[in-house]
Amino acid sequence: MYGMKATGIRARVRAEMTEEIKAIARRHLATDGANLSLRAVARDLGVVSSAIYRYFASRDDLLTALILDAYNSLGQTVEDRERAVGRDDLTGRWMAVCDAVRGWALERPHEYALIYGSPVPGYQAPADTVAAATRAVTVLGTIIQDAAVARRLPPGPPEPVPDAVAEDVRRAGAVIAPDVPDAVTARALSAWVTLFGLISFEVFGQLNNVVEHRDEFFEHQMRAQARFVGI
Amino acid sequence: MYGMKATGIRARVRAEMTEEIKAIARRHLATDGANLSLRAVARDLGVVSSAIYRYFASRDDLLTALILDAYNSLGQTVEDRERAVGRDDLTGRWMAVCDAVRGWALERPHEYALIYGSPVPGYQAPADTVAAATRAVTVLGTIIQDAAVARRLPPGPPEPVPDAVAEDVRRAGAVIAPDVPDAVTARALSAWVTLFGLISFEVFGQLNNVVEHRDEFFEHQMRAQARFVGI
DNA sequence: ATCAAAACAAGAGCAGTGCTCTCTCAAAAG
DNA sequence: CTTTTGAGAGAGCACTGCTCTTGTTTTGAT
Repeated sequence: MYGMKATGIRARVRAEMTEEIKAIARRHLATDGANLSLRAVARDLGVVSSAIYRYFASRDDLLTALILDAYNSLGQTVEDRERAVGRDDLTGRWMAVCDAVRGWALERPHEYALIYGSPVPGYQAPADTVAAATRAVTVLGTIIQDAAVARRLPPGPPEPVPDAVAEDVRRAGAVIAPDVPDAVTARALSAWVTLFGLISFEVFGQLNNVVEHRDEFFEHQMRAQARFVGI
Repeated sequence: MYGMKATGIRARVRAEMTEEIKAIARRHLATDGANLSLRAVARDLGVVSSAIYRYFASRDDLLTALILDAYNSLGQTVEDRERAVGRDDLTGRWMAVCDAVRGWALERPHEYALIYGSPVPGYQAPADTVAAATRAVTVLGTIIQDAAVARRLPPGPPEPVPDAVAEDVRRAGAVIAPDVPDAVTARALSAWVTLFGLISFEVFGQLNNVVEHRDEFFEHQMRAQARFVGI
């Protein structure tokens, strides 16, 4: 049928409008912080405030969309940066992941705060966000899985992991890292926590007047984590 | 002089009023989250909103006072709980610190978010907060210092620490842990970051649907950190 | 081509917010 | 006893998220 479009023109301008609102909201987020004003966004867009509600049911809905985008942006960045490293360079791959996360966070501290800072009061993460949130940590999972199948994890009897912990750890690694010993998976999760703990400390100002050489400190600590995990 | 008081009665009721405002604000924080309403606090106090400004110059000032109190409350709790453990039980002391921080955070997640979550937009930490914020980590410093003077840190040549990192690490440990090798201090800082990273993940919901056995997971990871540091 | 339905934006309005200013009154200080 | 000081009340300003109504435009089927 002539003129038949997979997505009507109306749907397309709607998508563009939605994207523009999010872009302006992100800019406001970068300058004004977390207390995002819908009315200010509407003003910047040259539209009356109530018009925004055609695209987002509430301010929290807008924030949720930004959160989803942020998770995907971070995940994409991490995936890309890690893919650029030779598959055999396990430590290099881990360091690339660390660097990617930190770089992403330092470039957009407010978006980082949106996803890894205090959650907004009444906010409950919808199902789609958990998939997006998983992308980054999945990359770490493939690294330790690759290390396991290549038999490059340190030998020796693994330290014991309590049953309750082993259960959680196995579920976490079941799909992406099934050949990794529980103790190593547990350590990898610990390294993951340390990565985000350190970045949060840096972004949220907890390192002020304590650590001056941020780059070197971060690299040293994350390299130590690589050794701790065994990659 | 008869009736002379060290602090006038007027100053005392003012202090009581200030404390009551903070108490109500804390209650509101616990229920409504971070967007604290001055007017709501005033209503609960049975007073008109402008009256609050006799005690706090702005909403941010109130929040700053709550932040200071939170740091001191956490510091006090950690100090008390760690003091209750035998001096020779280094691992026990570390675990007591971890448990104290986590327990404190889980009991008042919003106050935790106030000091370790995303900072409020225009907020700059005043000098008094840094002193209060130091109390908790100082306890960890004394633990590794005690380990060092008792020669209970693992022997062997310490791993090399880059100069830039060593500079930061030495400054951090200069006063409280001067006898600890740089590599160990660096690892202790890493453990500290991991402690707060894990608690933040738990309080902020990042562990949902991932870790079910929270207590066991936390204990296992923190015990691993103790071994990592060497205590 | 016509026409009803749907989508859209505008505007007014409501309840709430942080904060300022003025006014009044009671209590402390001299 | 007078004067100064501090505290609370109240009105008001500019702002917020959100709702509802009112015209206007676009769409899709007749």
